[in-house]
Amino acid sequence: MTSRSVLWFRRDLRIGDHPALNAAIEQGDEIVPVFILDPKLIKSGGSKRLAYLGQSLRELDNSLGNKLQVIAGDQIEVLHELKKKYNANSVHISAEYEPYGLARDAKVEAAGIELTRTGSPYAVAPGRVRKPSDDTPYKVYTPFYRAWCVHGWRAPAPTPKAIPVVDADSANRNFPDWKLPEGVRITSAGEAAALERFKHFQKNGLANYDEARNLAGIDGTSKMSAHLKFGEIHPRTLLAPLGDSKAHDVYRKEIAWREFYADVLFHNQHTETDYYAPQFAKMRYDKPADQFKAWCEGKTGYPFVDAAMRQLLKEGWMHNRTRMVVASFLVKDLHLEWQLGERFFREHLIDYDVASNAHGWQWTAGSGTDASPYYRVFNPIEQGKRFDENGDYVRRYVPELSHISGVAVQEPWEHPDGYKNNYPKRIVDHALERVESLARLDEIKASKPLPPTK
DNA sequence: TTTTGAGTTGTTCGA
DNA sequence: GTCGAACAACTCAAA
Repeated sequence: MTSRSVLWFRRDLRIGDHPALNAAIEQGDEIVPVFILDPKLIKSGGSKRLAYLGQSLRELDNSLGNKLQVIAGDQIEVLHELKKKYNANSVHISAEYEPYGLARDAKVEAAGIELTRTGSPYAVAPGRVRKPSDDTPYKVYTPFYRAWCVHGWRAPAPTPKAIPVVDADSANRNFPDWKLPEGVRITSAGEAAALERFKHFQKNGLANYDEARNLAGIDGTSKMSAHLKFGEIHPRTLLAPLGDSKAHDVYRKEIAWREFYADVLFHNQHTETDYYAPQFAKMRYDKPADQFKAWCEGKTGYPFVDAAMRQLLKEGWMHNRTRMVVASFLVKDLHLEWQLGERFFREHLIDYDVASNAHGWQWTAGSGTDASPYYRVFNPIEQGKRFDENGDYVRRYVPELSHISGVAVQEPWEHPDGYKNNYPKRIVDHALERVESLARLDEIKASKPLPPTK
């Protein structure tokens, strides 16, 4: 009798370097590959991200000889039915560690479906890297990075020579038809696109990555974030070709940030929505109103901020440098809570990752893992002059300013024709709001609880 | 236990 | 316009 194993795809939509797929092939004569359209995932996914996922599923389906089963419904029911229908004796997965994935997999197991975990979306699984002195997790990035490097990771897993896949009923091939909103253009999804882009980056971007990655107007980043989010490529594959040069080390460090934030969230599950540093919950914040709306629409009157927000709306992606700038603006110029921005990013980013998004926001808000002794307040004008020094980024996304050449585009208020196309006036005065933000920080410092007495 | 060194991404001021 | 120092002095990691 043919033995079969189910491979439940989630955030691992690839066939290369896929230990769980290899384990499923090893255990069964045939595999039953399935992606379950979880109503909660669909509800929380923004339209750009869902459109990307739809394409990614079709690419994966191609790699599996058009036999991927795509089924809408409750995971427990779907898996029970598949196991019964195909007489499958195992369900294979890549492990997950964030709040939703952990709870979902626990629920499935509690319902009597045993899950075989092989591999994870990380080079080093969350929880593995700990301080040797007391076995507790790291709270500062750099020591984590050193220990993470010492821990090390496996070489990429071999791509299977052949994947024996069971035939799927057409009734179980419900590929959704998620449409992109009008005027939005997103990058290509899928494993082949991921590998191709990484090859392009290795050839054209990696050697200058340490400098180029910060410049918003050029294609200086690897653009692997969406591919990593859906597991179209594994971080091991990105780490494998890296050497010891400065640029290579900086790229390795970016991959390690993703792993650090996954580790921090794994150990502090509540920080998806709550303050990592609890005293920041006591800070005075303003209520979202017109200024928040202006931020969302890219109409703050600060060109570098507005360009970034419009890039997000148009492409479902934002340059890393400007993610920090717009986050700092929301929290420190508009005095709004980071969760508002976090939710907006969640809605619009294709590459949305719960750990990186929540902790990226908390880092900028000051409530996260930033180890700096200062309270950083980004100056949106200076950041624009430094990281978009010829103004290309601003002009690309803010057509009202396209008539201003060079770096002058960062300060339309200094230009005689700065507002001729109705570019909005600045909604706040950065210098004043910086002082206000520091004053609010002082308030929570003063209210810090006294250390316990003996 | 105590001490020492160090920390992604910054800004502003004044020479 | 450029560059180095000051900012304000915290918290974590490791010796």
